[in-house]
Amino acid sequence: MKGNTVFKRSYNQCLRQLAGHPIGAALPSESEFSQLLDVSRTTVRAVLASLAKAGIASGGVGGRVLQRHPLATDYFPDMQTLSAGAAVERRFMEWILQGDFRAGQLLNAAELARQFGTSTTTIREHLAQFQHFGLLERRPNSAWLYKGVTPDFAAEIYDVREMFELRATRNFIELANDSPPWRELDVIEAEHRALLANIDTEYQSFPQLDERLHRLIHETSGNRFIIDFYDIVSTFFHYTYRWNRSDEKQRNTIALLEHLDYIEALRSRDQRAIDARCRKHLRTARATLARSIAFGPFRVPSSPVGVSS
Amino acid sequence: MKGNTVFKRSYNQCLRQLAGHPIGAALPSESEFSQLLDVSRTTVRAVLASLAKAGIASGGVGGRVLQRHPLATDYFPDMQTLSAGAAVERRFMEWILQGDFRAGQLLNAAELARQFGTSTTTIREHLAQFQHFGLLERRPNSAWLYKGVTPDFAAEIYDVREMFELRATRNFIELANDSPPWRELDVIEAEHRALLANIDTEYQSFPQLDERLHRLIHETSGNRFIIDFYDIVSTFFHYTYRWNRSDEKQRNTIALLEHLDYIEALRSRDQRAIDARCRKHLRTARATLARSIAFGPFRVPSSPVGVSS
DNA sequence: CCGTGGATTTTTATATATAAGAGACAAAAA
DNA sequence: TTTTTGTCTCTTATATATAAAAATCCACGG
Repeated sequence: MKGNTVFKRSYNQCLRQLAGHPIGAALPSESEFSQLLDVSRTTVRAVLASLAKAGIASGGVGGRVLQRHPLATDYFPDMQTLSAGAAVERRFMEWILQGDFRAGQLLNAAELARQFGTSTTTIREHLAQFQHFGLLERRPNSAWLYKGVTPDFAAEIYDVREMFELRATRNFIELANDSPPWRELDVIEAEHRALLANIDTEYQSFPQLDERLHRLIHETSGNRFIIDFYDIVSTFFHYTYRWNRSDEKQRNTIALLEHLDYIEALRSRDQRAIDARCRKHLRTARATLARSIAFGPFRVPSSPVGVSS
Repeated sequence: MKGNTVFKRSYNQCLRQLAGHPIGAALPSESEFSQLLDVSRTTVRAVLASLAKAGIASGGVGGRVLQRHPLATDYFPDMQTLSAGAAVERRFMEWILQGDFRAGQLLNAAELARQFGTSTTTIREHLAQFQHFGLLERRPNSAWLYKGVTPDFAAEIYDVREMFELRATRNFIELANDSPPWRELDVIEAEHRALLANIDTEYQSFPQLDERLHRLIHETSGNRFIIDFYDIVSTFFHYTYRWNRSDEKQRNTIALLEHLDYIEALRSRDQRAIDARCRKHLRTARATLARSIAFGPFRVPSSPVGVSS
């Protein structure tokens, strides 16, 4: 009744660790594993027991030893390592992005539970998350209203994002050049330049860099509301990135250059320049999103599911 | 297994309606009641049946009639009209404000469920709300971290609030003088003046006026994130208002005057003046809160409950 | 004493169960 | 027809049940 996803995730993680050990090497103690995998010792013991049963590690007391290297088939499928709740969130976001729901549509928890193959408890608990995203509105004792990823949504999220990011830069430039955030900025800038040098082949790794830069800035605000909001932005973009991949290389190159300008402005500590560069970059990003929303991100609904309006 | 709080709330609401009818008057139809009370006809029917059983309305077909006026004892206690979830939220907030938790403390859902006398399902689902408030942090597969109503919390919430409110005023002053928000502002201003005239006896009704003014401004932003955030601010202040009632009359008078200045600035549509007045008012409010947090809002914990760190 | 591993107790995540409430349909009344 | 009410079905809110994971406790070997 609880799904053993923690076990499976830990097991896989453990296999990855072990792949690097030589056969016959002594394994870490249970508590060391527990720290390493960031799970309880209870789970570690379950993993080690399984490992022994699979003949990967010798079981028993006094000296656990690696017996053979893990094979690809030893791993659990990644799908099974997501908790029921996380799976609901992911599937829901995917349905949204595939256009399975229409703006204004009423969704009912019972039907979603059936369609997602989980219990209503899980649905209820995790759908609440999307309320916070501004994508759902709860009607007490009734269905949920899906508000849609509309141009309005994009405008509202970007308005707040811009306010927050500009505010965060004010804190950022107060910090000393050798403070951790500035160090991290150095690293990020270097990676930008490295990526730019290989943009033809590597352009797909831009989103991670984008996430790191903006998160760094938001986080130095030290304001939990700003940071929480960036989590929303980040998740949302993680999913929407796939919508429109036309001109991907070109768009990423432009964004990369805008980032470098933005970083340069930060270094200058000239608030006016920072505002200008930041705004410019966000305007570009906003336009890209708006374009995605305006035409094709949503496929024609394969079948109007989860409906009840 | 579901608590009939909707029924009880509707029943009470219905009694209040009926109090104004003359004996023998014909009652509205089921569907009319349904619209009036904003509940399903199913609930209305349950209420009407109860009403008949209590001898307040005649039952049966063709012409339901008021038979006697409801007495105070006919009403359900207000306490029972809160859904389990709403009750959890309220009680939790009260515990926080009474200092039953310490910042940094770990709360576990099982124990809270026992202490609040509800199921863990309800606790889990509604505690998530306070994550959004920035008061709790969820540790997957583990307890919740209570982050505390600290000076930091106050600073962060006010920073965002100021940003949002200033932004909202920019939309506000774009609207025509005869648009609904400005009409509402006229009404609110009039009520401010009325309150000011009777401040000696009526000062306790200031918080409602405060809520109306600020909500009006936030709502005209048309940005769901700004409006949602104001819900947080509003709930938080609703509870914290009770912390420190010293100088209440004086503080409310000052705030009232600040509001009038702020409204005047809005009418001038001079952004500079608006910013100044708004900031000034928020600074006062922030200082009041900071003072409450700094000393005694938290009583010495009567007993360290819900602990598990 | 320390860390290590075994066993036991609690707590969490999630499914299932069920009463209250919403909504749909049909018959009766107007 | 249009409205009102009776009946039935489906959904939501919430409690309970239970497997998985965490936390705690304990004994043992250094």
